[in-house]
Amino acid sequence: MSVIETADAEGGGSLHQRILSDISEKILSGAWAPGHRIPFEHELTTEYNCSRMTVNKALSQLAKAGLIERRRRSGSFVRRPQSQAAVLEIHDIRIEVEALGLPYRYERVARHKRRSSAEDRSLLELEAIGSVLALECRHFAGKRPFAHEQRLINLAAVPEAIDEEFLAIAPGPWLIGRVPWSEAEHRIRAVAADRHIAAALDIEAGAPCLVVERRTWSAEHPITHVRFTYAAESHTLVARFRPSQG
Amino acid sequence: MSVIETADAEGGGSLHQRILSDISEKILSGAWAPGHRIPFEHELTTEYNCSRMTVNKALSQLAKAGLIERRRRSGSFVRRPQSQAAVLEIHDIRIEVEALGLPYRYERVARHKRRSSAEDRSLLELEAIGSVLALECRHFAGKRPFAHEQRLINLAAVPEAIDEEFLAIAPGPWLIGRVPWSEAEHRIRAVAADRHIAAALDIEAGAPCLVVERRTWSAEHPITHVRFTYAAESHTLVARFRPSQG
DNA sequence: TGTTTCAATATGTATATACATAATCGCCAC
DNA sequence: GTGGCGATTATGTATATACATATTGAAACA
Repeated sequence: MSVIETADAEGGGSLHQRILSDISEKILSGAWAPGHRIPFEHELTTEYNCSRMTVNKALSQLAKAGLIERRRRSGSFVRRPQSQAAVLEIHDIRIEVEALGLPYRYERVARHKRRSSAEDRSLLELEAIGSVLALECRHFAGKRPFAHEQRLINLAAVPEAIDEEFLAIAPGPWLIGRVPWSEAEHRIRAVAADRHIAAALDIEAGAPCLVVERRTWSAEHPITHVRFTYAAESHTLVARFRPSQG
Repeated sequence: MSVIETADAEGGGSLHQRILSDISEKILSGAWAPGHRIPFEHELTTEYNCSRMTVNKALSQLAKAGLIERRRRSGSFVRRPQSQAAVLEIHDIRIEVEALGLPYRYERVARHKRRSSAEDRSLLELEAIGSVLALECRHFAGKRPFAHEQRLINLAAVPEAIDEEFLAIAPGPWLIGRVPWSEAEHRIRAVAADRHIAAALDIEAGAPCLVVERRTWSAEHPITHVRFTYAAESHTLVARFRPSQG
């Protein structure tokens, strides 16, 4: 196979990108099954008429993406797919509502500063007692409540939050960009609406709801814990998986 | 700052790895805020006493990971975190059950081969009418039903599935490794258990359940559609986000 | 026959160099 | 001023080269 014949692959113009997408195409289409030894670097060097560094750049990226495994002296081999990992995109609620073509409205229900309770510290995974800001908000899609938000902000980590009333801006967009965050953990589960949630979302008590909880850290410091509750009909999380992608 | 002083970073031995983790540490700790211009390649070159290629390798990876943005003639800048993307790990159910320390048991409830109905084709996103294998299974954790599985397998893509009874092995593990898959889409939502699901999971009708649906393609061909239903108490999905990681 | 040693091999990392490309700055003419 | 133009600059890509490192296979040896 010559360079010209593979020039229709969608790699981003540069040669190592094309080598990368050529090979990943072969793997993902099944032409090269798991365990198959892909050509040596020096073979690809002659196939693509380029230097070994260029081939190496492509193969190193494939290895980092987990599509192939490289063994010294033996060559590079197609790995079998193992973990069903998917990229879950969790957007700002305003974006999600507007994607539905509905007008978005935000409402702050409550805002309290308090010394962290035992439950607060457990939710934030906070060691020491300190001040937290507790917020309760609602997000509307058209006239209907779309999501209910319960949030704790660690004031030791984000002291400037105390000056914000969160009447006009939701805490999510306020925090993003203002606080660098290095780690987040999401928990997703189904619950039955309790009376408080049912009233806030205008649904029956006991109705199924999707709960997304997110904990965020920045350099080991807990920043915020937020619980979004969606009525069952109103929301579906979508996660896509596409291996490699260079 | 000299090379020696930064040698305590945890980068994987090689120099470009250390440069990469040094810089990402600065960004994630907040020392370099979003918008900050990180040193030019030639500056890092003298700081680490290495060639520009080595620095470039590190910076290119940071750019691909989305931590920095590179602009010709201007330099490289710390990007502000934007999409709250998270890596959602969806494991085999056996693994999840065993992680709970409970004995795992699998049960095939039903298996039918049929010509695809309109609903089947919609679920599989199948164009043409063809044969599908419809499976219904239960996964147990100890004595309690843990998850209910409804699966369609596109027999045009996986003809050998017709020879498998799926009495001893669950369709998930059977498919993995046998069929190369290039793309998957997950949908996660909360529903109320209907009578059928309630009976299968031994819960009350109307109780909240977490539903995870997965559609899988291999090189444009639909492979399978599966719907897992979990009783609300029994399951929480966990997704972690950690930017970069080299 | 079993073990040690050594050379061959493929990948891993780094260098110096070269040229392409895009964006910006400043100069100059108008 | 201001509009265009070329020089400058930082990144983007590729090359040839070099040496390190892990692993395998075969030769040499006990």
